[in-house]
Amino acid sequence: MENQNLQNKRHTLAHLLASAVLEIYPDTKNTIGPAIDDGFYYDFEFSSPIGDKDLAQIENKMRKMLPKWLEFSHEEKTKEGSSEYFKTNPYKLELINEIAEKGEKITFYTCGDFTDLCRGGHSENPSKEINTDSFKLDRVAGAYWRGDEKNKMLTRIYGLAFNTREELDAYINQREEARKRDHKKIGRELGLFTFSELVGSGLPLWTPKGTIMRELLNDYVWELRKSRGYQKVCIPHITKKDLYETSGHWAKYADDLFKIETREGHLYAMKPMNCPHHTQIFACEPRSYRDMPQRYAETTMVYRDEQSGELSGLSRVLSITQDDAHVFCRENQIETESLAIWDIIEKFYSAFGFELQVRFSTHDPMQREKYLGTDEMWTKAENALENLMKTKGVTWLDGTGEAAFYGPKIDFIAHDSLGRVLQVATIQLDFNQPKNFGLVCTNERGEKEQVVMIHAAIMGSIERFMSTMIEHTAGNFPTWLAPVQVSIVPVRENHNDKAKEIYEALKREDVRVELEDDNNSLGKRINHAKAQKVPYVIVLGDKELESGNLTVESRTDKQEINLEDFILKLKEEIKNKSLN
RNA sequence: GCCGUUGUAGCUUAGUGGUAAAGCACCAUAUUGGUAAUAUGGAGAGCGUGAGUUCAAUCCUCACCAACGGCUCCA
Repeated sequence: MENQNLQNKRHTLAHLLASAVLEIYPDTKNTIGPAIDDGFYYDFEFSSPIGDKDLAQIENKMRKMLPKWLEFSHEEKTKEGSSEYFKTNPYKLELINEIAEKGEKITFYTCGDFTDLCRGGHSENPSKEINTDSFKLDRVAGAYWRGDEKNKMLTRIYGLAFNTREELDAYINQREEARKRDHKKIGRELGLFTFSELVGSGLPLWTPKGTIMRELLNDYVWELRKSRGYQKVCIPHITKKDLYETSGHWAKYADDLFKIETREGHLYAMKPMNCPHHTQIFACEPRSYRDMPQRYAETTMVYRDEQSGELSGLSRVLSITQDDAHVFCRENQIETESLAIWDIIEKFYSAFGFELQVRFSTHDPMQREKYLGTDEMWTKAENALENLMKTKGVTWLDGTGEAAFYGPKIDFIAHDSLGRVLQVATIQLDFNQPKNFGLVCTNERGEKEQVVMIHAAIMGSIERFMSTMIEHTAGNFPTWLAPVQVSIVPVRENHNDKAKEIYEALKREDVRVELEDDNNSLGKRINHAKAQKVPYVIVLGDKELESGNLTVESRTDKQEINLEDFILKLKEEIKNKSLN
């Protein structure tokens, strides 16, 4: 109930915001304004644009008005009465009509001098309950009326609101802290990837260090897949448009494809996904039920012409490296194969201490035209996935309308440092593409039997996985993944030879090691290694030469250990993919 | 794509209508240092790009590009 109380305050503040805005800008049309997780917002149509610098004035107005907000009164109105009240506000009129059509009550709430069409849920006495310094207008953003991009774009004002000033400050601080973990910042500091304005936005370029990590991650996924009977395949990055006409992608995503016209005038496209290509490998020879399932894996880049405003660091790019796999199987193999994929996902993410949420992404029956195939297919596929989740005993988030156009999905959700939702791993069940491509196997009775496709990605995309993993670890990668695993810092120049010896010894063991033997001071070189988040720093001086042991500093402790033991320990840690 | 904010050396930032300042990083010299950064010196940007206004623009105007926060989208 405490929480409800806070939600009421936030909702009340949305009203207060609208009231202040209307007072300062009388020709503004106010629309809707709910409470949200960290505060509230309200959407307006302004007669002339406003920006962040106008927020202070509005906020001051709100503070000035608040003491006069003693209590809310409410009143039920007729459709005619309420329409009359909002006759110059088309947004409110639209809402009123809808409420009336549904036969629900139309209620108006008033506090201070401000009356709004509203369902209720406010503070009893705003002036007493809300501290003037427990809220803050945060930023101006655009938002389409009713979330539909065909509608007019309104101006949304976001506010932060908590019970106390302290909680508000704590939240703002925490947000600042989260920004320090931003993968774009850490990626630059650790030298993992870069962007070039000449190459273009959404097209990350991977440095040697970043590339090491990409390959290690991919090797790990492959290791898990290989033991479960997957085979690698390889396809070109372009195709004739015919492939996508057959798969159904052309009809749905033609605008989002990078297209290429040949000198002879034929139309090709960069591949935006791999499934259609993979179907053609499956289809290249007749398949017996004895050969099923066929499991194809390929890590490869796909290219999507996303809208520029959607791009964001590594989490949303134009060139996406998918760790893709397609299992072609019979219906009675769906469960076993899907559970095997789920297994891989659990194993893989446990190497990072990740907790993923499960989302059941189903089709939206209200928008049937967005999806291929028959209702029977969808019911069958969705039931199969639901049973899978029940078998696993997980709770899932509702993802109605989040299905792919060819089938439902189980999506695995991570969050970025600011709490934004990112889909990473996915298991998708597809009856439609096998049908469109006529994919069959010959069954026990000699009949052609349509096969099923399971689409599976473990990281989803290496770019997106890296973004969330970097933010999760703040760049403190586990030893097996760290681009530099050990840094050796000789104390003085006359320790360089011995340092070099150890460096070579570690190199021979395939340890990724660096020697910090430049002309900088000892403190500076150690600092440099630590700033690069190297898991182990070896400091080598007279003390170590005498004792024959190494001083090894990890991120959390310091120990004396001899070289052989250290190598054993490292290898063990790398082999087990230990978290540290 | 739409709304808002931002764009000064590799990075982080200062600054002004009269052609730019600092720290870190880099290079050189000295220093051989036992753990949050040795000292001195040097080089490095014409201020995102283009056009316009002006005697004069990095600072004003417009367009474009890019980044960030939202909205929409995400096979």
